Amino acid sequence: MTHSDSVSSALAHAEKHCADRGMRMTPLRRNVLALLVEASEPIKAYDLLDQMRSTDRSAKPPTVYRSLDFLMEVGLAHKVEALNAYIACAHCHDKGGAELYICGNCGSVDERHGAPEPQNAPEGFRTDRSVVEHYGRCANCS
Amino acid sequence: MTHSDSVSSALAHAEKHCADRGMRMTPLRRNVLALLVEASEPIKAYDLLDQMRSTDRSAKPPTVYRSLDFLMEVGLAHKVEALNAYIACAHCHDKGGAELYICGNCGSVDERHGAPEPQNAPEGFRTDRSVVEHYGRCANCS
DNA sequence: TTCGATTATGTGATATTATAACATAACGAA
DNA sequence: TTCGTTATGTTATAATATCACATAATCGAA
Repeated sequence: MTHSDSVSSALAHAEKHCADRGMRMTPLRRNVLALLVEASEPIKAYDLLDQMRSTDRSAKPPTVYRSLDFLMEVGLAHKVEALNAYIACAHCHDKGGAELYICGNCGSVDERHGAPEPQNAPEGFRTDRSVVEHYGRCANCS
Repeated sequence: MTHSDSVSSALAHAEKHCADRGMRMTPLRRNVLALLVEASEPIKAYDLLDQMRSTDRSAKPPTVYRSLDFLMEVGLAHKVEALNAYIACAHCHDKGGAELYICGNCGSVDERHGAPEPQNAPEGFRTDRSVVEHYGRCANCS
């Protein structure tokens, strides 16, 4: 699969994903998602903004943050909290926190799902959302 | 144990913890740690700064960030990544990522250690540091 | 089809979080 | 004491994110 194929298949998937939920996949949101998919590493909001500005001179911070918020809301993107950066969701699971393995050398992110519930949670704690990010070296960079 | 007892015992512990490592627990760092211990919730850097200013008019952002960096470096504090806030370490373990259970209602944080290695890590990935934060409702707030 | 409600985007300003750069001071070993 | 190192003071600015309000696009109901 070529690079641009993966972009268009991601966009096609997103289209359906949104339609199924009665959400609108607008050109702006498509554009942001495409940039996330093209990026091979987590990308910062203002770097996204710079890229957007090259084709859309009117792009401004709220433009990109709104699109990111939307994409995260519908599960098409994630924020990498400890990097203040964003990635396209690799699995398009609906919910259930992703577990991210982030290589500090090449920047690649391996996204896993379905981690077992933690065994040592406090009694009675009900978890709504988990942030799980592992930083280290991927197999290629070890 | 009264509140101020827990502060002084944390400070006493920190003193030894630093001394053991050849690090210096200065008045500034003691002050920041005391404020973290006193706070019953994760506290933001600029809120810490405001509190510091009430006793030290010369406090400025680098003042607080340097102290926080130091405390995190020696393992006496943690950053809550998804909140951009800081807490005193409740266990004073040397290393090994903490696992945080954060109540979105009352703000309490339950810090656990010794989570098992994840079972679904990518082949060959070597983890240096993990960020694990669970957001939800504690037993009291459910 | 037009109306009105809702959702999305445009735009300027500003809030929040964090670091850079360089000067001064305190400490600690020789 | 003196010198190298570590810590702090200080000014400025970078990086990240949101608010507030105006305009525009969309969609369903009448």
